[in-house]
Amino acid sequence: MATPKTRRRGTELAEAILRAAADELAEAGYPGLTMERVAQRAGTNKNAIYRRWPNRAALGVAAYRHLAADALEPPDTGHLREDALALLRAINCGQTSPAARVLRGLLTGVGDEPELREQLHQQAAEGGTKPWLAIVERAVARGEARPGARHPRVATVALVLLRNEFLTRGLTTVDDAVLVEIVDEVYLPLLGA
Amino acid sequence: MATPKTRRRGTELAEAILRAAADELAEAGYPGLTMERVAQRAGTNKNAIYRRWPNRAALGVAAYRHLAADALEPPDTGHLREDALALLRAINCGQTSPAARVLRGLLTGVGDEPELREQLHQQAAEGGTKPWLAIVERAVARGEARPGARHPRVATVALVLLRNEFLTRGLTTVDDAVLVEIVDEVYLPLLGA
DNA sequence: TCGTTAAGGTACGGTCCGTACCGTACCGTA
DNA sequence: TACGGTACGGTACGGACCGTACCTTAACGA
Repeated sequence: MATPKTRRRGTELAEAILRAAADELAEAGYPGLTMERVAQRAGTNKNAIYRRWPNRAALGVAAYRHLAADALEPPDTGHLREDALALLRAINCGQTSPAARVLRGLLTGVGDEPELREQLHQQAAEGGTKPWLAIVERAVARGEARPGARHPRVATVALVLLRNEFLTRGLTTVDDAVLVEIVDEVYLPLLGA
Repeated sequence: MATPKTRRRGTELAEAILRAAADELAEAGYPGLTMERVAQRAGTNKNAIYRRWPNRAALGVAAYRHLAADALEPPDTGHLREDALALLRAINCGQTSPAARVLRGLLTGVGDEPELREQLHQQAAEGGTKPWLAIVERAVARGEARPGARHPRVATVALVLLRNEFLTRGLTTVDDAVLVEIVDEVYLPLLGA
């Protein structure tokens, strides 16, 4: 990838840059995302990057979109407790794990640019809430959860607690006992109330 | 403060540096915390800083301790709902507000140094959980909350939800309706279950 | 009084962001 | 096939900042 035979242009080059940036994000996090390294990895130079994104933060957000593109498939075990645990474990152990560190870095890196921040927030919210709403919907249908549990802020409480664990402790993986505690002490009592 | 008459030494100088760093943190956040600016503001130079703290992150954490030193006084209105709302509003509007942005910046800035991270986590946890445990304790005594609500992870759910709002949206102030929603949709149902 | 300690001053290497400039390959069009 | 515009590659640079080195100078203690 370092020295392509033919000179790439337009979309092809843009996607090569994004892929390189996403890889760098996954490896070194946002603080380690260097324009020169991305350019080198993509087999191009900084010019090609700055013609497409105004600064490092914008590139980071765009690359994060590539990194966290795969939405979680909501599990369906027939029990709310198992569904919730499965979702948490997927977020915890799965490939989404490095995304937490990246997200943490980006949240500070974007500074006070509202556009980028909005993109990030949508990315983090949209990709996160949907599967939770799905499992809660089924739980309500089974009579396992009260109808009010379909409120997004209620349905995603477990996700927020786990994310808080990521953000404040700075770990890339949380102990499984914490996940169980979140579900048994908070999530199930809240939804069943 | 820029050019003191007599040359300060030891503790006096150290505290001047910490105060300057805390001020810079409050004004420009962690990304804007520059060693040269801190030195200039404290009326000294970078040498005096690097003799006391090994790097910028360590100085940032130490200064944050100065910034967020004042713990919240738990309110006592006689009703759990009002107590919780008062706490949230104090965190939201009060002087603790810039601390959220600073904390967000520090959480990335400390990188992978476990010592600093532990200090930060203690600072954020200790200062935050105590008042919540206090108001929940009284609510349980009044029969407003179930005994299991005294679990720290349960008692601080509202705080975590608000912090999540700070961290992901990047705002320094959250709309009051969000606070009410957190309390009415999540916190009260959870504690009363 | 004098030596030790810690302060101030300054300069430097290194890294990285963002910009500028210029030569050059690709592409559509005639 | 010739041509001209557009976009890419290479490189160099200014500026900001971190962290370090070295020297001078003031404060303190014996």
